[in-house]
Amino acid sequence: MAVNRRPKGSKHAESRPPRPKRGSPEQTRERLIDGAATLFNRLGYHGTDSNCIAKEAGYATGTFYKHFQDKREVFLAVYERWIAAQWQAIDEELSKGRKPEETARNIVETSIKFHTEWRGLRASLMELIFSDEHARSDFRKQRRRQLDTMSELRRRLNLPTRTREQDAIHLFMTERVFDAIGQGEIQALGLNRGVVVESMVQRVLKLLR
Amino acid sequence: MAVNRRPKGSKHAESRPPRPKRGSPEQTRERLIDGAATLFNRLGYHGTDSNCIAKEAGYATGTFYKHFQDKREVFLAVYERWIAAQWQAIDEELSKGRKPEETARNIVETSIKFHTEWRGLRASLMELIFSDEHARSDFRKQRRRQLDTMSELRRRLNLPTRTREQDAIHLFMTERVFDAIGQGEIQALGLNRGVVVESMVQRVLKLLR
Amino acid sequence: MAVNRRPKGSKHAESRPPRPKRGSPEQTRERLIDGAATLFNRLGYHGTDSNCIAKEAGYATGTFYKHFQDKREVFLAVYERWIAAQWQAIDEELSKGRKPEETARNIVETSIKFHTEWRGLRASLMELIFSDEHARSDFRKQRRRQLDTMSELRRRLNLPTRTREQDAIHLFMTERVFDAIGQGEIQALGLNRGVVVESMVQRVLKLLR
Amino acid sequence: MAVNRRPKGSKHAESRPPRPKRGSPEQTRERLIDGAATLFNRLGYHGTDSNCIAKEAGYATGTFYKHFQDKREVFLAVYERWIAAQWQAIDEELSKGRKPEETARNIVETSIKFHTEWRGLRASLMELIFSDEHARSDFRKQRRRQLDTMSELRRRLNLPTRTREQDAIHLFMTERVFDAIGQGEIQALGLNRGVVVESMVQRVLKLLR
DNA sequence: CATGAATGAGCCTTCATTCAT
DNA sequence: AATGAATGAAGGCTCATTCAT
Repeated sequence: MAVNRRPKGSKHAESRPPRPKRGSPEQTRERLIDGAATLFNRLGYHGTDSNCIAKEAGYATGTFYKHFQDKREVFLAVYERWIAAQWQAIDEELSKGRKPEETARNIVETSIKFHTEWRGLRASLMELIFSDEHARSDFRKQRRRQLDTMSELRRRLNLPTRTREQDAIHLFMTERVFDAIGQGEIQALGLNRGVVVESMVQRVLKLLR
Repeated sequence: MAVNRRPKGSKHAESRPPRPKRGSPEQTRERLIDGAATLFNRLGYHGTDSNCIAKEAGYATGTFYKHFQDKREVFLAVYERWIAAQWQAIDEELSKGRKPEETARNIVETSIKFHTEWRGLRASLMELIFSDEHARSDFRKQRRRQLDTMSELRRRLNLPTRTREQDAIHLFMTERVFDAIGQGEIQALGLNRGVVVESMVQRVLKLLR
Repeated sequence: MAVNRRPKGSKHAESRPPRPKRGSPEQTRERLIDGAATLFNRLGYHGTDSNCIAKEAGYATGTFYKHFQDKREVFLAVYERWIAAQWQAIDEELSKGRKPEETARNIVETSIKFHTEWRGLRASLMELIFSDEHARSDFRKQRRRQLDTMSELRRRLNLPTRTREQDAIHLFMTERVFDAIGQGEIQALGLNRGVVVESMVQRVLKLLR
Repeated sequence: MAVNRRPKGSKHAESRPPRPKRGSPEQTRERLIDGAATLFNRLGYHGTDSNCIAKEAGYATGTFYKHFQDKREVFLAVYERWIAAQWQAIDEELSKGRKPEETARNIVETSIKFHTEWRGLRASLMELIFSDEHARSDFRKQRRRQLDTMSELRRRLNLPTRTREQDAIHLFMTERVFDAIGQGEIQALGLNRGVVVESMVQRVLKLLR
């Protein structure tokens, strides 16, 4: 958005990112995803210029298109990373063997942290799913996996069975409230964040016993 | 400099919309909002071309900008209309004096209908709120009004009190599930829509007694 | 430029201009020229919206085009008015029979006033002459008349003869310096306005004896 | 969303400009300034379409905006170039060590050539200065430099001192007359160009001894 | 004569993507 | 593998002008 008008002929490198240059393709890809995540979360999907993603990651424009077919594709990659990170965090929490109450609280706080740091990604998700068929099918797949993970976790932790519908509803509900917190809606409405969080904790707790 | 202007009044009507010509500004505005709603819901906010909104409504490009400062402004107008329509529908339902169970079911079905027909609007909302300050403050205002309406309705109908936080959570939750249905997510995940709907009915029912 | 977003349906008139409505065509025309002059001088030719000219004069858009074929035409009318006003002022000054020195000073001060109040007109003139053939031929005509007036005045006042070339050069020169003052260039360059003015007075004085 | 992109590299050259393709940014910038100069001088600032500037220079639309923030910015660049070229020409003339009379004549003729070839730039200048703050401050700066240059030149050539005000007046005057010649005003008024030129030569001559 | 809603060509600008180096 | 200059379709918006009332 802000136009860069630096004198172009300066021979000296721009410093900022430590000059990757010819790393392994995987590394480059990761760095590009990092950059994309940063920008999507700051500016949203439509607010992010694909040229800037490369620059943010310390690469040139063209490099981006060597690693991703298009902008949508990085978005998907970023999304996958978010999903993975989030479930890993929850998984870890569950593995700690804390008391259910504490576990629930930690899960909620962790989720809120995720939904706050990834606000831009979250905000852009729904429109992308709506308007892009590829994104849509991709996200559906992730969602299905999410539901699978939930019932699997439950089996592993010996928790009482619930229907896939119940899980889905739980997912949608908590997700939406976490988004509201992450996007600052709760505060903007003058609501008591603690109360809302507590309510979420209770809800998660129900799943844990 | 000299602009060439072909004679516009080709005698044969251009068909499609009945060519308004010199309607009241209010009417034109409404028609533009109609057109915008149609397009936003079909294509999403970013997929909709402001020129096309005018065309969809049966007007020329410039007319659009006589009534709205920019694309965002119509979006807001469309959103306001959606909010109003939805609450009117719910209000009507509540006024019919049906049995709570039936009322709850009707409210849920109505909401789903709204969330289905206005899918594109719903899908674009979050990114707009995220990336546009004006949109954000506008939506916050609407949300506050929504909460006010809820407690007011409760008072009118002599229902037990609930905290603003509880109301907000209820709103977020139901909204998200209705979106999931409206966006086709439930079906795409192979879930049983009836079960989900029933669950929502129960939740609304809790508010009604 | 600034968009007017007042509620359009207000039945009550906008007040500002005392509601002309159905005056004589001449009056309307004059008022439109007034409005145009105001706007051109504030915003320049290209910065002035033809719709706003009508509004400024207290009329509706269409009225403007009933009195002028296009925007250029009002500009020409405004220009004619400026020329007439200026020469009338100078003529008056010359008729007062003051001492040459005083007359010269007054002429210079008057001219500066004109070039200051009509800054926008002056600023737009050259581009219009350059890019519009009609404007060009119109202005040439005025210029010729100006030169005629000069030699005529001289004859009337019994002043020594000068060639048409000398007159033209005088005209161009003084005009440019008055523009520089009117446009604020002299001040912006940190020059002493009094010194510049004095120099102009001397130059005019040479013509007067 | 999916943008259709036809294969661009038709093997047969598009003729007109020699298709730069991957030149140095400086070269591209220069070419764009060239193109802009051509168009501004042919059509004036407002008559020139920024897309056409790129095309004129042999580039695509977007290239223009990689090098200039907007149309105004190229105009400023073109103006800078004009100033530089003109003073260089004058400087050269002064360095030749010809007789003052000859030098004066050459300077005048050179100036006229410049004011003729850059008619459109000259014609657009004043309105831009009037209506655009950036342009204004930019032009003021150039003007100040011009005055500095004048006194510096004088010092170098051991010519008698003159006040900054005198220099400014000289500048405005000659400039205006050269514009009149360049814009064809002198001829259109049926004046004798030679006489006018001679008068200018005398004026310049005064500065040179 | 006056109104003001409507028109629509066209300008300015952006940005996802390509490709020669 | 990386570069970054170049591309050009497309979209947002303006404004001079028309015309039905």
